[in-house]
Amino acid sequence: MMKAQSPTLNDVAMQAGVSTATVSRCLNEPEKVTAKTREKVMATVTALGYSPNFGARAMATQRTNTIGAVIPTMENAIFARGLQAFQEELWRLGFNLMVASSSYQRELEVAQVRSLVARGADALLLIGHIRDPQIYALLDAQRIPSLVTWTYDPSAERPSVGFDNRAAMRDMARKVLELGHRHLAMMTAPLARNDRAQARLLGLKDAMVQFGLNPDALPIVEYPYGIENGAIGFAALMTGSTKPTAIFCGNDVLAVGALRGARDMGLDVPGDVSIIGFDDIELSQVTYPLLTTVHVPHRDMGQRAARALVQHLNDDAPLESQELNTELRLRASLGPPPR
Amino acid sequence: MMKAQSPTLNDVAMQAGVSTATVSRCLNEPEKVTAKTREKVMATVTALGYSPNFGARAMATQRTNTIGAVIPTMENAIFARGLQAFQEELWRLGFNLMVASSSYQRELEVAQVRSLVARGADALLLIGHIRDPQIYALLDAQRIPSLVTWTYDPSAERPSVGFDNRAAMRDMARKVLELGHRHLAMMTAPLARNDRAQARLLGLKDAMVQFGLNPDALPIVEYPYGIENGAIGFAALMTGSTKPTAIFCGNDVLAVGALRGARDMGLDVPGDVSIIGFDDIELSQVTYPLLTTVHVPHRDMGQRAARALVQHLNDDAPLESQELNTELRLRASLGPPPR
DNA sequence: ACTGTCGTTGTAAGCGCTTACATTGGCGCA
DNA sequence: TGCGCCAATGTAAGCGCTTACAACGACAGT
Repeated sequence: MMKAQSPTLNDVAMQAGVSTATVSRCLNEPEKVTAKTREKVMATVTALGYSPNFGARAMATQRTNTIGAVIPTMENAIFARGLQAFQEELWRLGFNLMVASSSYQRELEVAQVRSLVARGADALLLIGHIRDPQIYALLDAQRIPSLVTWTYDPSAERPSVGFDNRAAMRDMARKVLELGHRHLAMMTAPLARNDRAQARLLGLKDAMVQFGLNPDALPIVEYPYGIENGAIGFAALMTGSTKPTAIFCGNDVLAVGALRGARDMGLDVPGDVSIIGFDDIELSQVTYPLLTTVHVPHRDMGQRAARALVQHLNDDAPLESQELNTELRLRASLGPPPR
Repeated sequence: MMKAQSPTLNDVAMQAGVSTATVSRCLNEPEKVTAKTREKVMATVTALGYSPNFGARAMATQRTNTIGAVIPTMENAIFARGLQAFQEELWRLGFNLMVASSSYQRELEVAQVRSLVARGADALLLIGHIRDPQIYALLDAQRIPSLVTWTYDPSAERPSVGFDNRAAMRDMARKVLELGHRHLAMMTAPLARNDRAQARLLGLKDAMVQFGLNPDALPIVEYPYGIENGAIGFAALMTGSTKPTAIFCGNDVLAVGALRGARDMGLDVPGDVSIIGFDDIELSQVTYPLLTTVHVPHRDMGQRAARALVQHLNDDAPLESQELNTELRLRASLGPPPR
């Protein structure tokens, strides 16, 4: 008993009494075929349960209709959300998504990019501008288009779709300073090779300068993503000699941890200390007190990135940078400094 | 000026003065080639910056080394976490991950499976057993192996790697009943076509029967994933004539919402009502009060699923079901019923 | 009636890789 | 020295699809 091979284009052609070219056209450019022939062909396609061989098609067209994304990790809700929107939009446009994760490791990102390219990704989505130059060399050599997201930087060489982390944090910091806070502190994700985190820190310092404060005096602690770490970081910041009255967190997860840290230490938020987040994940709307944070349009960003890449691939449209707006969400965790 | 085509196997072969077969062997089965030739070939590979053409390789081998996963949505942390582990393990084993999302829609899942298969997925990861039979027909016809996760059901036809949702909830419910609770209620994700949610409900009813309660009298509300919905659902359950003293939630997100709903209504947890979650996402360890919930080994599950699929593809090992253990995490949100 | 045009279909040449099979040459053994 | 064996390498036949180009036939214009 032979192993039933799945039917090929040729099988369909013979069965329908036409050439392979005609069958191919029915499938890919139906308008170029008479209605009668098309129906006949489509009928046999269904009858035989034919579905095109992926490898052969990829080889003939040099396209896979697959786009790759290398993100730090899906476990971080903000990446998951943006990626979900990205995938949904790709789907709508007839593309598939391949996902790889770099765990914030430089070498791993290189390897993942290599792998996605080797697996036939037509284009790539990347997070942030900072990475091993090998990656860009590779992409250029293979002519793989790529788009940077989660940040917007018109000065960067590569196109990006995202928001201005620095300006957003600057705006938020101004609001806090206007409330009268003068003792600030920052808890951030590890800064090395993370241009978003760096930009947010710079934004905060910008505002400090504007208000006549010395940015070099800003206490800074770095902790990886995680609620628990936020609590630890909070404790670290509050044990210094001059306690901050407002703590800026590089993301909401750290901020939620800080909120918890405050409760653990019996401190009132915002009575004793204000806490500010960044991202506006769902979580920040249910903490107690509600978290003041910067709202980032993750879904919109994912969607736009997908559209931009697909239009580039399909219509050769140039990949242009797009800036999205963030919004301050002033909630209960921010108040005037204690007197 | 010609567009520089990327070099092919043939280019490498000519340059190195060997045949294409030898080059191919250097890349795929290096031990079959003399060290001297291998070095010579590898040198030209690097010199030319050669990298194999994906389509051609896929066509020749009938493999893409890519595995697809269709999940409801990455925005749900439990799927994101399991998927992340799945991806990491696949990477370790030399495979790539394609992701599609069904948004809990039956037809969409069919389309996504079709699309992943058309895009050359060698195998598929699916969530739960319930789905359109077309999907299994398609997978069988194309001989695409698949593995069901997030549930374990030895009675199902298809192999699954996961945990017994029903037993886990039954165990939790027993604990609650032992504490003296007799007025229970359930808030669940929409039950239709969600065997995990259904199983959890059944587990709760099992325990009720065991304790002589009438399971048909159990108040049940269904709400989609979302903290906000948890608060709404909580309010709905607490406005009935006989108020429950313990509310079981189908997942932690709803439970956190319920916690918030309780605070909104000025009710004490667990003084006035106990709240129980399911999944043990990070969030549940930082709520106030800490959430009692069922811990699920999502990462372990993703990892095992990856290994099982890859071993099946590479070594033709049979796809066998694996049951993973859950654990009760009894925390502050559960207490004895109010007297 | 003849020719040119155009819309439809067929022919066949790749696309770049893997691999079964053929070939070669070096080595051990008689 | 000659033979056989085996490891190393080469030859070439696909894999299944797309698409440039050829062929064909119907139809309109003269």
